[in-house]
Amino acid sequence: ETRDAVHLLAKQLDYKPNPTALNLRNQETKTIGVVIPWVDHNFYSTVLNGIIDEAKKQGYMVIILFSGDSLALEKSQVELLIEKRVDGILISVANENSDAHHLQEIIQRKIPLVLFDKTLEHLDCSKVNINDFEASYEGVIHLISSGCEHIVHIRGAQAAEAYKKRFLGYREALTDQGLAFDDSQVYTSEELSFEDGYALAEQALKDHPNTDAIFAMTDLVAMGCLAYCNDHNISVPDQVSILGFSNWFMSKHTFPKLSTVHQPIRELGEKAISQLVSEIRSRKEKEPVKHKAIQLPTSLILRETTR
Amino acid sequence: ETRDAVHLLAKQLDYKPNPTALNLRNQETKTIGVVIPWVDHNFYSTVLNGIIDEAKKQGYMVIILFSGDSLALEKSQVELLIEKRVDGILISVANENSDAHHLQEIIQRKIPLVLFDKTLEHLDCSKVNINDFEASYEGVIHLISSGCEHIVHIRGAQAAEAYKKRFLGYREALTDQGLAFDDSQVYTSEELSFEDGYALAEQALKDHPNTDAIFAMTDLVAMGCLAYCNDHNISVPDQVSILGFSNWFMSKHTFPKLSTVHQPIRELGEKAISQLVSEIRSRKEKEPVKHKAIQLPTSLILRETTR
DNA sequence: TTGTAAGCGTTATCAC
DNA sequence: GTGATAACGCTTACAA
Repeated sequence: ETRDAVHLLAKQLDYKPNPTALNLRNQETKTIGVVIPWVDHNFYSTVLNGIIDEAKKQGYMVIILFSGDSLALEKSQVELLIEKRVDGILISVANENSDAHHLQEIIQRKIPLVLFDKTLEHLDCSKVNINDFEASYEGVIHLISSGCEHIVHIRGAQAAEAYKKRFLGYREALTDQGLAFDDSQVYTSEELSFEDGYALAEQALKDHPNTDAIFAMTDLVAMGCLAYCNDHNISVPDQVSILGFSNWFMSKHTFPKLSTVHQPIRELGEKAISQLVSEIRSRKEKEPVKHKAIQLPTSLILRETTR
Repeated sequence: ETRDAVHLLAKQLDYKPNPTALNLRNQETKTIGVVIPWVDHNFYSTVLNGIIDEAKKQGYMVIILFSGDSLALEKSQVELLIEKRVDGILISVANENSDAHHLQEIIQRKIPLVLFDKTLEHLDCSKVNINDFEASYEGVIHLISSGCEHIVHIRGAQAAEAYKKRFLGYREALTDQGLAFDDSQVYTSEELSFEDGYALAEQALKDHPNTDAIFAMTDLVAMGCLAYCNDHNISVPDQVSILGFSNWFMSKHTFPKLSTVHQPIRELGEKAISQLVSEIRSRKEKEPVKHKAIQLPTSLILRETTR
C-alpha cells in the first residue's frame, strides 16, 4: 500500500536507479568485452553493428578493444577486460594467435567466452563462424565447373585457422575434381590489402602464365587483382576469372562486377552476442552452460568476374 | 611501514581493485558515451579508432551508440547514456538534427559534452571539426584555377550544418572568382552513396551538358560520379574534373585516381576525446570549464581526376 | 603511524 | 504487510 505510493512518487520524480550501485550489488557489470583485430575494416565495422545493436537489445553495453592482429596486444586487452570485470568476452582472435594462455585463463575464471569469425578449434568454448572449408570448397568447385583449370589461391595469414580451412577447401576441391594441386599456386597475403592483391596477381601471373582463375581471400585483395588485370589488358573473366570472399559492398561497383562468397556478417555479430548473453545468464542461474558451435550459411554470389 | 607490507602482499596476490566499487565510491563511471550516425562507414570507423585508443589511454572506456542519422533515435540514445550516468558525451549529430532539446538537457545536467564532425554552431559546448567552409572553398578555387567554369556541386543532407558550410564555401569560391552561381547546379544526396553519385552525375550531366567539374561531398559519391563518366566515355579529367571529400583509402585505387580533400579523421576522434576528458576533469575538480572550438587542418590531395 | 567507521545506492533478509 | 539492517568493495576522514 505504501509501496504503491512510493512507486508513484518514483515515477513522478522520474527516478532512475543508479546502475553503478546496482552493478555493485549484483556483482555484475552488464558489460561485454569485445576484442577484434581492427575496426576500420568494413568486415569488422559491419560485425560491430550487429554486436552493438544486439547487446543493447539484451541490456548489455559493449567495450570494444583492438588487437591489431597482434597476439601480445590481444593478451593485454584481455587482461584489461578481466580487470574491468566484464560479464563476458567476445573475441575474433588475432592472426598471430598460436598459444591461447590468455583465453584459457578466461575459461578458468569461468568468464563466459565466445569466439567468432576467426576462432580456435581446440578451445573449449562456444564459437560462431561460417563453414570456412565448405564456403571455399564451393567457390572453387564453381570455378572449375566453369572451365578453370589453373586456379591460383591468395590466402590470408598462415597462422589463422580460418584461412587454413579455406585453403584446405580449395585444395580438396581441386583434387576432388581431378586437378593437380600445386603448392606454388598458393600465395599468402598477410595484410589482405588492395596493394597485396595487385602485387600478388602480378607475381602469380608471372610465375604461372597459364593461370585462368584467382581465388582471393578478401574482396579487397580480389579488387587489387582485378585492377592489375585491367591495367595490363588481361580480360576478366575471359582470360582470368576472379573470385573474392566476404561480399563487401564495393564489390558490386567494380568493373567488371566482382563475384564473391557472401558471408552474413552482421548476423555473425548478433549470434555471437546472443550466445554469449545466454551463457552469461546460465552462469548466473548456476545452470550448466552448454557450449555451441554455430555455423552460419554462406552463399556464392556470381557477378561478372567469373564465367 | 605496515603500508609497504600491504602493498607488497597486494602485488603478490595480484590484487586488482573492483572498478564497480570504485566507481560507486567516486560517483563516476569512467565511461564516455559516443553517438555516431553509423559505424559501417569508413569515416566513422576510422574516427572510432581514434576515439577508442585515446579513451583507453586516458583511462576511460567507451559506449558506442548509433543514431542512424535519425533525430528520434539520437534522442533515445542520449537518454540511455544519461541513465547510464556516463561521465561525458561525444556526438556527431544526425543529419536530421534540428531541435536540440536533448543536447540542451545534457548541458543543463552539467554533463560534459563535445560535438565533433557534424556539429551545431549555436550550442554552448566544445566542438571539434574541420573548417568546412574553407576546405570546400579551397577545393573549388583549385577547380576554377585549373580552368573549370561549370562546376556542379553534390552536397549532403540539407539540414546538416557541415554540408551547408561546404556548400557556402563552394558558392563563395564561385562568386569570388567571378563565376555565376547557379542554384540548379547544386544537387543533394541524402544517402551519400555510390549509387547516389552515379545517378546524380547522370542527372547533372543531362541538366547541364557543359559541366566541366563535379565537386562531391564524399569520396564514395565521387566514385559513383567517376563510374558514370567511365561507363559513358566521358573523359576524366579532360572533359569533367571530379573532386571528392574525406580521402577514403579506396580513392587512391580508382581509375583514374581520385583527387580529394583530406580530413584528419583519426585525429578528429582523438582530439574530441582529449577535449572531453579535460572537461570531465575540470568539472570534477570544480574548476571552470572552458569550451573550445577546435578546427583541424585539411589539405587538398590532387591525384588524377582533376587537372 | 595505525585503526575505525561511515557512506556511495541498491536489494535481500529477517524480525515485527 | 511493514520496516529496519546488512552487505556488495572501496575511500577517506577522523580518532587513537
